[in-house]
Amino acid sequence: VFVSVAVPVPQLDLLTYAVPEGVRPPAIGARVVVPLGTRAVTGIVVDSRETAGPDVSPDLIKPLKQILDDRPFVPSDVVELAQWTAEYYGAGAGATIVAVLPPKTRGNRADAHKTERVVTATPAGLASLASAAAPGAERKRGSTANVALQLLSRAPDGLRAADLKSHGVSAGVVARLSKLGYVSIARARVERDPFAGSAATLRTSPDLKAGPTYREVVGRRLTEEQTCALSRLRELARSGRFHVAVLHGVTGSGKTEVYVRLAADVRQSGRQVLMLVPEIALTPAVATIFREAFGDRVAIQHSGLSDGERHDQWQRIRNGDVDLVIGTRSAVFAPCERVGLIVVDEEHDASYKQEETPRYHARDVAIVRGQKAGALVVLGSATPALESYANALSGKYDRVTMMRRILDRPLPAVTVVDMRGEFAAEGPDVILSRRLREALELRIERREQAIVLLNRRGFATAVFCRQCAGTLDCPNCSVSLVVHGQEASRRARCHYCNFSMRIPAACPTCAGPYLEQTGYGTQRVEDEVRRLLPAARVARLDRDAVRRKGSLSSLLTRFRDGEIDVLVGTQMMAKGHDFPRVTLVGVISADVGLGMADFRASERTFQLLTQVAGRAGRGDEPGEAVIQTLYPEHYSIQLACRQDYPAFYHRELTFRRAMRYPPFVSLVNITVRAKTMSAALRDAEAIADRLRAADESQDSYRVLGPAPAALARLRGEYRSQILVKATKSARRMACAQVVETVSALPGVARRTTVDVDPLSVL
DNA sequence: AGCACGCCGACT
DNA sequence: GTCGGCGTGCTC
Repeated sequence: VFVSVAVPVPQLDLLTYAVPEGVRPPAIGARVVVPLGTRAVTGIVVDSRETAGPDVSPDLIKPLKQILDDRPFVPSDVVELAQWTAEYYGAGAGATIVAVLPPKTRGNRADAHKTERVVTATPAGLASLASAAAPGAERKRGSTANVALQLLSRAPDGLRAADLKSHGVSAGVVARLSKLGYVSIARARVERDPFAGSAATLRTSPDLKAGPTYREVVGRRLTEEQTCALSRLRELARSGRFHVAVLHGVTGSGKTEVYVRLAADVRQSGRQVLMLVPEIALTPAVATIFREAFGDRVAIQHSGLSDGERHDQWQRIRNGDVDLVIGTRSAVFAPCERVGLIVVDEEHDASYKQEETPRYHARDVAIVRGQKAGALVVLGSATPALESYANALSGKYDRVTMMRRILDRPLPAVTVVDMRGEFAAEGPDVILSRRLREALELRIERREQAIVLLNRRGFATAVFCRQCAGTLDCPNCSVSLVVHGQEASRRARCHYCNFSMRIPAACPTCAGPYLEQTGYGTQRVEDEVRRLLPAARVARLDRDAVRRKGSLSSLLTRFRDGEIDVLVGTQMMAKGHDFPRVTLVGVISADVGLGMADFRASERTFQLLTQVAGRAGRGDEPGEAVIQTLYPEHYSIQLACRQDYPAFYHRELTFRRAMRYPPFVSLVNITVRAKTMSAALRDAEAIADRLRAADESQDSYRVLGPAPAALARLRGEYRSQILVKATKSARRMACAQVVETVSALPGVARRTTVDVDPLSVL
């Protein structure tokens, strides 16, 4: 008997092993220890059959070393789901099984977004550095390893592996040093820098008193719309068959109340509930309500848990000790065996897409899981993703709408301020318009609260030289440095590799003395609000503030308790919070993001504006929003102001159809990294040529590029890009073709990432 | 991801 | 020659 085993090695696909004579074959989903090259690893059995199959030559096959479980460790339907994920996203079984297994079995590897490897020099390492500095040891001096030790000797708290990489120290070098005992590697919860609020990473416990309690929620009578929605969803859930429903409910319409009651109903019927949220720390109210409703029959997965705690939660779920799992995207693989309902809350949120291999979208995996389990999948949002809404309109999904707020509270009144007029009247340096200033003053006077959004971190966007017109750029990445920090300690920082430097007195290029800081971010706005409203208590909520203060939850609690009057921040503030005393939302530069060439720029802007405006007027007092922009006529701004989702949907769909973008085509984005741009382009060209040749007659997909990527250099590497556009029916074939083509080019494969259904093509 | 192999420049 | 660094290929 032969078994296919998924081993936790990213690059590897399924491997075939022989079950020794007289040994009972392991169950699908069981853990087995197998030989792999010179080492032994623990893998998961995915398939079992009598013959080895033609794809592997018999003399390669080795026997299993050990069978660890006599029943499935990973439930068989989760094994199946993992295989689907690997296939769909072209990720390889190895990379995918790593995402599915609990952290302990992944070999000390927690959710990679939340922790990072921190490298510290050991005494032995420092000693070797000293001896290397002595005469006669020249050889080592310029080596990468030596550079690494030099850097580490100046960083007693250690450096992140990613930081070392940006100085040209690869993971391999670090591994070697670690083996020599010169450095130690630890996993620490350190903020990873790239990709702004999308994957907001916070380590707060979700049990703060935010939002209404369970008693309040369940004690409240549902509105007519809620009752309607609930009964429709109940009906779908009770059918015991697979359904997807888009729950389109405006901000404040009470979607959570519907989820809780629906979940309770499903639990009653003996099936389990999977509740996916974008980020638990950002939606503490939802987590609290479910915990109160389900008591100890709920498992909460959040980034504040240690590996051990996560592992315990995983075991509890696997043992069937919980009825409801609430967690972020990886919870879609929770080892439940009788799922009856999967809720994807804020389904449009970008954090459902994993931005590293396997690059899956948890909403889409959830739908497949629901299909396999015969479960109801509810996609909830005030601003559904275009793809989801299209499926709802076509009848593929059910559509359930809630267009009114609870207690018939009005949606906020929205005003647009054209900043071109404002500049003409007030000068070019104005940040807060007269309209917004007045509105803020009024809130302070009335002791109400306000939120001010600017989706851009830092103090100034760039350091600009008036003499040579150059900017201060990152030495490792093709971006300009962003100014951060308080006046005395202000530094220029790269948002991608974390490089930072003191701001020089003269231009490093032309030595000109006229360096100017241009553009502004949340830090500058915070200062400005303080200056204009001396009586107001002002705080800032963005990734930097949360990192420094160490805790998002305390900030949110203080705001909720009324200890803060004005909260300035990035899109972090826009996610599902319920702040009843907020009656004003101001948006500075609503067009941040519209300037990007990405095909989703309009959709993102519309979603962000609608969501943030929705933070206002959730209590007894009505809310208002003031949106400042340079493009007041842009449709995503106009329609967000009118909170007219259907109109936006139709408008945007027209654009997507004309430009051949999703949901009309499927995209596959291929990025190739290399030491020089010409090498990156050359390798990408090889891939593109093969792809084009493979398609010659059918015309079922188009290959665009290669071209230098929008971020042409990142962490010292050059990047080129190919975009494949496939018709819906050719998607599968095109993906397979891409995977095959890339893996046929050995050296290149390692430096290539394939992103199926990318959220962004930049 | 690891780990072995093999090439290459710098040294006794 | 020998040593260590670093790029490349392979893992059933």
